[in-house]
Amino acid sequence: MTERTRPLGRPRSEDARLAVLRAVDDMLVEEGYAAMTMKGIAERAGVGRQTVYRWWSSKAEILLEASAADAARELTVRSGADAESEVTAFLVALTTFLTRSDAGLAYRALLGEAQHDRKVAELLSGTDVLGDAARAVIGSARAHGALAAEPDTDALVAELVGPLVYRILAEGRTAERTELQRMAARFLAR
Amino acid sequence: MTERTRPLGRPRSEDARLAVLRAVDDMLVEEGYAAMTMKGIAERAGVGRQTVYRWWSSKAEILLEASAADAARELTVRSGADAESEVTAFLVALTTFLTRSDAGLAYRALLGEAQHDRKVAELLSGTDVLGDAARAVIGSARAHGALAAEPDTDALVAELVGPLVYRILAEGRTAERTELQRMAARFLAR
Amino acid sequence: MTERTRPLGRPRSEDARLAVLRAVDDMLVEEGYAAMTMKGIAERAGVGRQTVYRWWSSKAEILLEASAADAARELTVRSGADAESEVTAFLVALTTFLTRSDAGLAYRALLGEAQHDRKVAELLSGTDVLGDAARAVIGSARAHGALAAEPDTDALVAELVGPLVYRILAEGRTAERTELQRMAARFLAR
Amino acid sequence: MTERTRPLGRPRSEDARLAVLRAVDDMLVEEGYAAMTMKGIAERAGVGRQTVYRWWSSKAEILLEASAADAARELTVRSGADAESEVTAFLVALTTFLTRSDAGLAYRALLGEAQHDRKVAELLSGTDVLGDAARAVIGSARAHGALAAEPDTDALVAELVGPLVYRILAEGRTAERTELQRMAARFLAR
DNA sequence: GATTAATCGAGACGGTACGTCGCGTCTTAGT
DNA sequence: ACTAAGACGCGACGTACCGTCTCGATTAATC
Repeated sequence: MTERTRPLGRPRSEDARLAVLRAVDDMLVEEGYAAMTMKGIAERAGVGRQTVYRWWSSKAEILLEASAADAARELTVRSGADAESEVTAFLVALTTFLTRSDAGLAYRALLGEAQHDRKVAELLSGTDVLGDAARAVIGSARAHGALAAEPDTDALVAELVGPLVYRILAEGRTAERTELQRMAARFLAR
Repeated sequence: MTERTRPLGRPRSEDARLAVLRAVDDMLVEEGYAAMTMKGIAERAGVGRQTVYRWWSSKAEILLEASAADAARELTVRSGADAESEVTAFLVALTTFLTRSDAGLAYRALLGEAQHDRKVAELLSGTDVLGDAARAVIGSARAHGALAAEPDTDALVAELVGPLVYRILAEGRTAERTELQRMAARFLAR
Repeated sequence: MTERTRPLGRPRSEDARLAVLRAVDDMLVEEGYAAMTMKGIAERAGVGRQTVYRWWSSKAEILLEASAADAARELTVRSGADAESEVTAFLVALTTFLTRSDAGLAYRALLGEAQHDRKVAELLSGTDVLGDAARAVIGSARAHGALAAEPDTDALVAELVGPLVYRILAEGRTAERTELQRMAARFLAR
Repeated sequence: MTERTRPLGRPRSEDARLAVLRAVDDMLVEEGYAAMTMKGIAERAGVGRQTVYRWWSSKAEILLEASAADAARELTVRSGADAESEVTAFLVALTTFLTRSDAGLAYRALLGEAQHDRKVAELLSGTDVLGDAARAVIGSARAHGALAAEPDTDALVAELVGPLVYRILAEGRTAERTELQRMAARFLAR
């Protein structure tokens, strides 16, 4: 009988876990990533600091857990009539995500932190929300008969997502719907 | 007599300024952006802390001044025989810059910080090293007769630079020369 | 049948009790009173923390229980030929107790804690190891015909014990045997 | 020219020093030694924590500095008509000091802490308020022609001070004036 | 034999002080 | 007016211990 026995001692409090995730979510929007501190999170969540440190090693880790599911959901696009409308819908969703969504704010903060913190970079390398969403759209486009010429999906992901991400994250600009439509058309025209 | 008279008192010490810039350069490589502190910079430079605060308001500002010139130089590409070789050379330079250069490390740190720090974002919006370099290459390509179909230079910049930047910064990968060549070819094939 | 019935439920574990007392004894010597913590005691004794808190309310209480018997034993003096040799023997025992014995170390720690902790002061007021031992010696001296002039035993206790205790606890000095002999002689010369 | 030059940098703030000493004085009386924390002291004094740690290494050290002068003053006895009245006055002062004075409260806390903290013990060994005061009284008694028989001043100090200190600190009792008079008489009767 | 009740070890819980570090400001003397 | 030095008030860091709480498991007495 390999019955998995419950670990000894008082079990982890689900209440505390949710309170922390919720606090991080709220604080990111209200105060921003830089102003968020482990101490502040614990106090806001009504939780001991040790409890936070026991289960997460950094605010980045909490933020990732708090926003990953939302991010994936917000980047999922309903299947459409044709490849171009689907790709356009994805680019619209991506723009909204990066410029208006709370989860997108978290993603930007984490991606930013990853540029000068090895730990965060490794943490992020475990998940690839943008890439996963992009791959889904590319797969759907292929099912519609598009993109037959290019077999390298990774390259396609970068070409689909890269220009828009660069525009928003590095140039600080955004994009109109018509621009996104043109971008989608160009992407499929290969 | 509108000659602007020199301000009173002891003039700013060029020695101190250079010592600070040098210290920031070295510390970024040796210790990383996060471990770099204003206090540490001052001590390393053998300079009073007030002197640092008097001339720069944050480590991001110092870092920008310390690395901007290097960045521009490293991203400048010699004119080549044809558009494709020039674009390829630029992508190679960009890859080296982002993955191996000290100035590139500074750029990544600053771009990262800009994602969760409004001040840094504004600071960076004043300069656009990647964009400027890309525009130069695009102009040269046009002089070679390429890219006639697309008049929107900003869109071209994002399409040239975005995929590679995304690949390196968000996916943490790099790119081989052959891959960069294909990327250049695809970019010009419109 | 007024036989007091055993309380319901699992009875107190004698093993646990002894393990805690033993742990406190050892830790006092090895790490000192200040470094001793309730958490540490429980771990050292291999006992749950709740078990410790269930039976004792502070480390002072445990320490008192762990050392009281030893202290009384160490301060008991064999009856001797005359009053002076008995008193001297007591002063020697007291010196050894305060400067070398583990139980004496516990006594000093408790007496010290009592100076700034009301609870510990009350705890200690219940027992008077030094006083009891001194009273026994004084009684014996009286039986030998000494100290007839002074009927106030409490005053005698303080005069017998006080100077030596002060010397050791407040001045941090100790006392040679010849000094103790002189002290005993002076004490009896009244 | 051995002109002693002032140390570099901003000089120590006398305001901060006094605020800390004052805070410790007040807190000892209001909250007690055990409840006093370095954090609390800093906050009460309106001073940064680092500033406290910069100049004192423990609350015991601050307390000593804050109370030493008061203690010495309170234990100083005006010269009287004869030795007995002087010694009695000293014992009264000592009783008041140990049972009612703020400085005495500090002395008891420090002496207590010294029993289980080596650092505090060493700290206290540098000063000997009780001993110094006792020595002064004994000197004065000798000037009055008393105590000629006993040349060992240290022993006299212990015999003068020890019984009363023991009575108050270890037995938690106090002493009436008549009792102190008898004690003084006995002390001088040798 | 099953139930009940109090114990046991283990360990997570909300708190809070620890001593350190960096922040950005200030106050010196010296250039 | 500038410089280096360094103390200032402030507050977050990650750790340790506080005393309490919730687990499953154990151990007697009672039903």
